[in-house]
This record gives sequence, C-alpha cells and structure tokens, in this order.
Amino acid sequence: MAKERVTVIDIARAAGVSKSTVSLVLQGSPLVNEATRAKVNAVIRELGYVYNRSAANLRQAKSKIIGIVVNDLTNSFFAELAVGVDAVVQSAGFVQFLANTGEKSERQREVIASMREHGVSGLIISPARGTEAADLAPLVESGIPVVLVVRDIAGAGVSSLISDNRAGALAAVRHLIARGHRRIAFLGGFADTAVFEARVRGYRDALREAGLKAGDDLVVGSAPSRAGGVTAIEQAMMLEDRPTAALCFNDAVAFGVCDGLRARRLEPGADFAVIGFDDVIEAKTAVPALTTVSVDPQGMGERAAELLLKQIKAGRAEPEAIVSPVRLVIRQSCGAAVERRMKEVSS
Amino acid sequence: MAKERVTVIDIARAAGVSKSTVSLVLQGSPLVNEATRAKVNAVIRELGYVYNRSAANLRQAKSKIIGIVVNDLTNSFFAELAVGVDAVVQSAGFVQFLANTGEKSERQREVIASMREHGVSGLIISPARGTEAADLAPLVESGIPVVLVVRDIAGAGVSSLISDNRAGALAAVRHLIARGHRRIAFLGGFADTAVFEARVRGYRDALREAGLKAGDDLVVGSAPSRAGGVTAIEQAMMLEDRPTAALCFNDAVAFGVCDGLRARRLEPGADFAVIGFDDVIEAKTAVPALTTVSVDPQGMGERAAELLLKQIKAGRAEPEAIVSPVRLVIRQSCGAAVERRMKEVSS
DNA sequence: CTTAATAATTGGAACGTTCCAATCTCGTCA
DNA sequence: TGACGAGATTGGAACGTTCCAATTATTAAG
Repeated sequence: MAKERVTVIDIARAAGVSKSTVSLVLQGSPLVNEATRAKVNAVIRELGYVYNRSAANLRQAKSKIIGIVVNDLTNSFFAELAVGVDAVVQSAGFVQFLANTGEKSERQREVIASMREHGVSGLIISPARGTEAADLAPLVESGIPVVLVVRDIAGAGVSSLISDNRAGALAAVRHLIARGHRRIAFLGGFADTAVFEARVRGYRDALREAGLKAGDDLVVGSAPSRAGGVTAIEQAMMLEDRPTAALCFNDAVAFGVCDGLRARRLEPGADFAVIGFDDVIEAKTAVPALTTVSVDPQGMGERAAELLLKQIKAGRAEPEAIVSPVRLVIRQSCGAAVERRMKEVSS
Repeated sequence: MAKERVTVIDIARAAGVSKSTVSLVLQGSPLVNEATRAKVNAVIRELGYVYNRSAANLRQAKSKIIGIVVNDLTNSFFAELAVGVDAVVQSAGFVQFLANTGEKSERQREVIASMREHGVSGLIISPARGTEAADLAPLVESGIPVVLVVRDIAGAGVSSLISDNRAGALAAVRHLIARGHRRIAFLGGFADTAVFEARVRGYRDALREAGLKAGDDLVVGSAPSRAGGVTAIEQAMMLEDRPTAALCFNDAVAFGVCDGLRARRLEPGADFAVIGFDDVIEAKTAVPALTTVSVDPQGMGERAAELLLKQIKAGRAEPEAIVSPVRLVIRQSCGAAVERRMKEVSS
C-alpha cells in the first residue's frame, strides 16, 4: 500500500517542465507563467504529492518551525498560553512544536536539544522550576531567538515577557484592605520561584502601606494546584488568629481554597474573601465567580509569539524585557460583587 | 554571533577520522572502536555540534516524529491525554508534534498536512467535530499509521481507541437509580457527536431497564464546558418536574452543574446528585469530590501511543478498534460517599 | 531586421546526513 | 610465509529540495 514517494521531479516530468519550475510554483513565485502554474498545480493534486520539508530545510537554513516548551501542560494557564502562541504562529505560516517538561529540568534539556536538532527558528520557553542561566547558555549562544515567558531568568540574556506580579498582588490586597479585611493570608505556590517572590512582595507592600504587619505565618506555601490550595487553606485555618481573606498564588490554588472553605461549611465570597491570580477561563464561570488578577494567558501567548516572530524576522535583535500589565477583575469571590449587585437591584 | 554551522565533516576533520565514522558514532553503532568513539564524542562536545535531523530524515525515510492533533487543548481532558502520549512517545526516542485544532476542521486539514510534510511517522488524532472518513482518506492512503482517539470515525479504516461510553453511562445511571433517584437528567454535550450519542444510549438503557421512562426533556445539550454546564442545569431546573440527579456529559459540565446548583443555593451531593464523565485530575480534589466515570485520559494517551508505536514498528498492521474499559468512581457529588462516610464514623 | 530588454524556464551544484561496498590493519592458523 | 577473517574505517553516491547563473522565448524599440 505504501506507494513510492512522489517527488518534485515526478511532478516535473508529468507536467512537462523542469524541477526548478515546480519548485518555483511551490514557493508561489511570481516569476512563473499563470498557465504553467495551473498545470503544475493540477499535476501536484493528481499525483498526491506531499512536500518534503526536510529536504527544503536542508537546503535553506530557515525552518518555519517554532518551538514552545511549557513546564506544566495540565495547568490550564499554560494550555491557554500555548493556544495563544499557536494562533499567531500559525497565521504567520509557522508551525508549532509543543513540548511539556513537567517541571523537570532534565526533560527540559532534552526537549530543547531535540528542537534544536529539528532546526526550530525560534523558541518560546516557560522554564521549569530551578532553570538557571547556565542551562540556557548553549542555546542562546547558538543565536536562535528565544523568549522566556511567565518566569524570567536573571542573566540569561534573552527576551522575556512576564506579568507584573508585584503590581497585581498589590492591587488585589489593597482591594481586600479597602473592603475592611485586616487578617489577609497569602496562600499557595512554591517559595523558591521568582513569581512567588514577586507576588508576595506586592502582598507585603500593600499590607505595609496600610500599616498592617505582615506576619510570616500568614503566607503559606503549597503546590500551585487545586489540591495545594485545599491544604494551604486548611493550614491557614489552624492559626489561632484566623485570616478573613486570602490572595492566592494562582487560580488553581484559589479554586482549591474555595473547596477547602466549603469543606468547613464556609461560603467563599460571603464568609471569606478569596482572590486568585491569572484569570483562567473557568474563573468567570465558577460559582462564586472568582475575583482574580487577570494576566490573560492567551493574550500573553500571542504577545510572546509576536515578539519572537519579530526577532526571527530581524535576525538578531536586542533582548527586551517586557512586563505585561495586569488588572484586577472583581467578581464575586471577594464579596465585593455581591454587595454591588444588591446595590444595583435596590436602585 | 550566529556562528557557522558545524557539520559532521568538521567533526571528522577535527577528530582525524572520516565523516562515515562520525556518523557511526552518532548512531551508537557497535562497529566503532571505543577509543575513537570517545575521541569523536569529545570533539562533538567541544565544537558544540548539533545534529541536523532534516538531513538525516532526507536520507532515511523514517523520522522519529509522531504527531498528535487534539480538538481542544484548553479542555484539560485533552491536555492530559497529550501528556500521556508524550510520556511514552518520548521514552521510545520519538518526539511529539502537538497541534490544536480548536474543533475547526479546516484547521485540522492544515495541521495534518503540515505534519505530513514534516514526515511524521505516525499520527494520533482526536478528530474535530464533524470530521468524516473522506477527510482522512488521503492520509490513510499514504500508509502512515494513524490512531484515532476519543472519537471514532466510521469507515475511516484506521485504528481507534475510544472509551466504553455506553457502559460508563449505564453504570453511572444504575448507581443513581439504586440510590433512589427517579428523575435523572443527562446534561451537556453536543448532540451531533458519536460520544454524546453513546453516553445518552447508556443513560436511556439504564432508565429503561429500571422501568423508568426517558423523557426527551431530561436530556439537555450544551457546550461541553463549565459554562455549558451552568446553562444546562439552569434549563433543567426550569422543568416543572425537576430532576434530582444528573449524569453529565463530562467533568467540565459537571463542575458547571455544581456551580449552577450553588447559585440556586443547592448543595451538590446533598441536595442533588451529580456524576461526571472522564475523571479529570481536579475531580478528586474538588469539593465535593466528583463522582465520575473514570476514563483516565493520561492512561488513554499512553495506550494510544503504544498502539501507534506498535504499528509503526510493524510497518503496516491491521487496524484495531479498541474500546477501553471504564469504571465508575464513587466520590461525594452523588451523595453516596457522604452516607458511607457517616457510616464509617459511626462504626 | 537587429538589438535590447523583459519574461519564463532550466540544468546543475549544494545542503548534511546515511548507506553501501570497498579497503585497510591486524592477529591467527596452517 | 601466506591466506584468511574479523574488526575498523572509509570514499562516494544518494536523499529531495532550493538557489544561482545561464538559457531560451517573447516583445519592444530603433
């Protein structure tokens, strides 16, 4: 069944032209006559020709593949990021090579190597935990454009696109304070990441400027997952002086916190205010709808892809460090919307 | 900065051997002397050589790439499926090319074509809605191994791996009936899909065998998402004779149904029984933990990958249609576990 | 009618690898 | 000593495309 491979030469023979002409047609060159173009295209369709990109790549150095490596595909934040990237990459005529590292740096090394071997013309990386500048050094030295997303790596010397984590946390906690909360926790996340550090910094700054003290017992780390959120809130509720509100490391944790709250017969939004981070799609439709710091993962993916494409086109651009603004979207889980809605109804 | 590409010839020259020897080393051939192998490897590291897979692919027809195309990456079911595939594919020395079609068959055509051009040696496809056998025809004629997952396509003539949707729904609804429910709804999903059809069939069969009538008003379709679940339950609760339990099209819908229930001050698991389908990771940690039909997406991905690998190795195998067994995992959202837990406590 | 310019087409080299058949180097055995 | 075979190594052809310079066909200008 597996028929002989049809090549450009077969097409040429069948169409009565040279292989060069066929090649020209394939690349949509304006040099070729309309009639022959039509003829060639017809033969191509007829013989079921499939373009051999390996051969093309071999000849010309550029590959039309861009790679994206994420640290946790099962986290919908990254899945959305990937579809954002895919959208723009695709429409630019590139194809996306996606790999998941599962936070393992060994695995990350492998997939990056593999992508290099396949000749990707650019790479978008959301680095695994613990990735250092040295790990990326061979890659950046090779001159392949790289943009880091979500997590920046100091001294890597490549472009990065991260969200303004400190500002987001600051805004969220200010909001909580404005609504009268005094005991505010920071829940979830691994303490050894830059993202965690930035978010906690914003949290602390907000408390400080309100003259509240930021005790260490109120920031409790955990896995940045739904399950982690459950354990984090449980731990926080063991404190003798319990918090009445929490900013969570991300939305997954926030959902877990809501779950944990309910398990203790506390209604999130009414009895306890919770704010997430990321604005995953489900945040809007959850009940109560999650108040969260919107970082628009899909949009971030799009911007990262655009940045990368720009660098690919430019050959070798100066690395830029973009910090993407962030905004607090107030929904129901922090209690604000409930109040507001009641006001609306009564007016 | 972008240095000259170092090739196998450069290595050969630097190591004082021929390019053939270097090639042999690269492929780990046992033919080459240990000393020269070490020498060559040292030079490879020293010069920062990166293997050019395009060139290799050109020479030998096999490519070490397998492609996976999913219809909705933002649905964590598919994200997990993809990581399952990735795990086995990777350990077999292949690399995974992942693309997302977003349910658009035009897009699906493009990505499949692109993968063919890159010379994938096999393809795992979770087809977009509305994909027909004819759409896949050119692909299967080319003789490249394909396995369809999640959704089968009649007459496509390729292997498929789907879960036993009817049996799962049957078991779930039987359980609901055994717990005394009489008004049971089927919520969510697009009615024009085979998966929907099979699940509803199981649902109907269970009702019928219990002598319950399966009114059409109790099956309400919607988008297979969290938001869809919210609207579906809302619609179901408009009925004058309200259901007291529901089997949902998938877990995302089930979560939405829980949300919708809470919005009406009904506690899922206590006031209304809900069962999902898929057993996404969050199902276990949600509150209440979701009773669901476990299809183990990650395991399914692994099995699909193994099947594909087997076919790739075998050259051209007979298409197999595997239906993967499924099991009802009883947690809290159907009310059963609550009862059981109380019993445990009292004993 | 010649020449120049333009439009289309073309053959061959090149890309970096693998494969094949051929060669070289030993040590061993008769 | 010569023949043999095993172990290592090697040169060159091939894979399917693109690029370049060259060629041919066509049209316009003089």
